[in-house]
Amino acid sequence: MDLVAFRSALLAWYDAEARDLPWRVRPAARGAGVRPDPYAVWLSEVMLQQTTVPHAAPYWQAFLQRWPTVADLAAAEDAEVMAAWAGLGYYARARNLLRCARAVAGEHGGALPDSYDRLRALPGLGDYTAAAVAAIAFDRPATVVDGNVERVIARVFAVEAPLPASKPELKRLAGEVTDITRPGDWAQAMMDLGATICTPRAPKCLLCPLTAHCAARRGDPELYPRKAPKRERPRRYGAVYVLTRGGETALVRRPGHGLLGGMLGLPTTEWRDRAWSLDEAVAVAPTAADWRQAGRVEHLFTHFALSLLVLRAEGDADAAWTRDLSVLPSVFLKAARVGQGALL
DNA sequence: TAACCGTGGAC
DNA sequence: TGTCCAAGGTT
Repeated sequence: MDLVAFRSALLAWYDAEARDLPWRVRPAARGAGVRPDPYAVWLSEVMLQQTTVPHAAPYWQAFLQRWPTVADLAAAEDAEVMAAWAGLGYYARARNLLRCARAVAGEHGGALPDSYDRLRALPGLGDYTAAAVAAIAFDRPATVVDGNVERVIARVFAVEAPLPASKPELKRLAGEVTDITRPGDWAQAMMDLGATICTPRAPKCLLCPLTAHCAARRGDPELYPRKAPKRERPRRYGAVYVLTRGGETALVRRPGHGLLGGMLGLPTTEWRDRAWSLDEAVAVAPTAADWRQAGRVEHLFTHFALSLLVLRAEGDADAAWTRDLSVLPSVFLKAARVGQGALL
């Protein structure tokens, strides 16, 4: 491996081909001394965890507009932030985002720390995000390894060990090739390459600046990174209750941890491994009413599939009543629409 | 360590 | 319809 040629090839590609992302300071501007807002970088990195750019981008814009600084976010109400996160998924990120903002406001004078170690100690910043913020926001040397980097490195070195056991080896190799003269650009270049050229399927090797250095190209790059087989996804069953009072819908606040923790949701039964009959669901309904079956909703979570029986009734109960269903996680939004007869 | 934790788009 | 997967973190 010719490290000098490898590094200059990737950075030259990035200088020419860097994508225009809303939170990005492009390499030319960065070279001219422009520095990104660390708060904006941190927010983007958290939102992008296991989330695509098109999905995260509008949330990032909305958060920055509504809470322009860490102090603004730290002062926000929990319910407001959770509602603004609704639909983005992995809601522990939003809970940790608030915890982190309040820690920064209270213990760091309102400014994100600029070292990996202190960033890593904050809620919601793991190895990847702490390294990414250190590199991108502060241009600190750091080994930034996300799924893109793992794939690029696994291919360049034709790593035969399967993920996730190979993570330490991939990180070690990523650290060895990292260019520490332009940490922020290097991190983004590796990730951009993985996102646009060295893709999981049908990688565009003919356009890749690293082909001369890539061991996997002697065979089929798509075989890398090798992966351990996954567990199969079980199915669970529940019933949800769409109780309306005029144009309002009854919602409940979910417990502050676990699945959809801290979010508003529809009242629901336990989610078990056996289907619910209509009679069973009526028997445990949150309030006595003329419950009718409105339909069924299928939803896929990461580690199980959910089949929901949707019951609907008009009535009253002790609940949070709202007309704004955009505060709901997607699974409940789907059920609420079925319950209200908007069958689409 | 492995399980848990969302969502929507691509194929 | 099924499968994979995306700038992962926490427990």
